Amino acid sequence: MNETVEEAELATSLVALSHHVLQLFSCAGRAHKLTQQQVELMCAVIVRGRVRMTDLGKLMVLEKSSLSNLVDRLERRGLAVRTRDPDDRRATWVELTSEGTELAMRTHREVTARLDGLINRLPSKDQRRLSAVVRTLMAEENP
Amino acid sequence: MNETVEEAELATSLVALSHHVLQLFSCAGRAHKLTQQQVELMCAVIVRGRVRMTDLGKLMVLEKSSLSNLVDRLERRGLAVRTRDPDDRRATWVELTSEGTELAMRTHREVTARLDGLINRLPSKDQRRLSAVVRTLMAEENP
DNA sequence: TATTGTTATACTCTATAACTATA
DNA sequence: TATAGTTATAGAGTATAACAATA
Repeated sequence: MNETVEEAELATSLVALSHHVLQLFSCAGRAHKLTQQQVELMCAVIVRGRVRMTDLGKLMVLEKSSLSNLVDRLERRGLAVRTRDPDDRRATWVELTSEGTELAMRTHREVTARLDGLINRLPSKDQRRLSAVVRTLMAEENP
Repeated sequence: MNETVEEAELATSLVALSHHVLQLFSCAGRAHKLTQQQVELMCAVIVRGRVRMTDLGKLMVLEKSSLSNLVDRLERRGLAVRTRDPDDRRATWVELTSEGTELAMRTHREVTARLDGLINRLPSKDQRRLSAVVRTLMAEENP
């Protein structure tokens, strides 16, 4: 009974935290006229160097057409480019232009800075615990 | 140095967890042809009974026009209604119709069930710890 | 004048279905 | 035939600016 109440409370605050975390991407992008989705895509690409459309779609849980549109808009703004894979000519790699890379790095830094600001409210012992707990929660999610 | 690596890893997995949590709203809605935003709005309203537009906008971090559109679509589907506040005739309350309430309760149950499924991967000791930690992270966010 | 909401407008985001090109 | 992407279409989500009504 008391268990249930705690469970519900944890659920509620987890949702609030999730919103807060993803809101950071919106905020970081706003100054550069980037949407949350654009920031997320660019961050996803920059930490990987280049990504294939299919993999990026799975990563971001998007239909291929949705992703295609997203990449279109970034390409039109000169922030990303597509290149054909010479070994499998069906496949397309997405990477950032130098302008896109610079913008992505700045935005990525802003996001992680705010995220670290959040994380650093916790003593490092709790940080390690949280890290382990979150890993447990996400384990076997993508088997 | 090692601290930084752990911090970055925690940041990354927090973002992944956030996506996963909010994705639950999408999934729960899909079966009922509801979008993530619609599910979130309905859940926000149902746990409060009725909410004023302004408050709902702050809650969901949305411009008033965006919220107005969102409510429009739910109203058009017969899931929500607006009522004028007789004491302050500028203000509008949003509440769910009986059909909306039923759908919201079902969807809310689905979301919380999946969320509980996630949470229950943790021993209850860790659940209590996580609960405390998340509260710390979110404290003083809305002072 | 300030607050509450809606409307008009212009994008962005998203999915489904149909398509092209390659394997 | 199956896979990787794009295009066409339609609708949903969002913000800015201008507006109406009320306080």
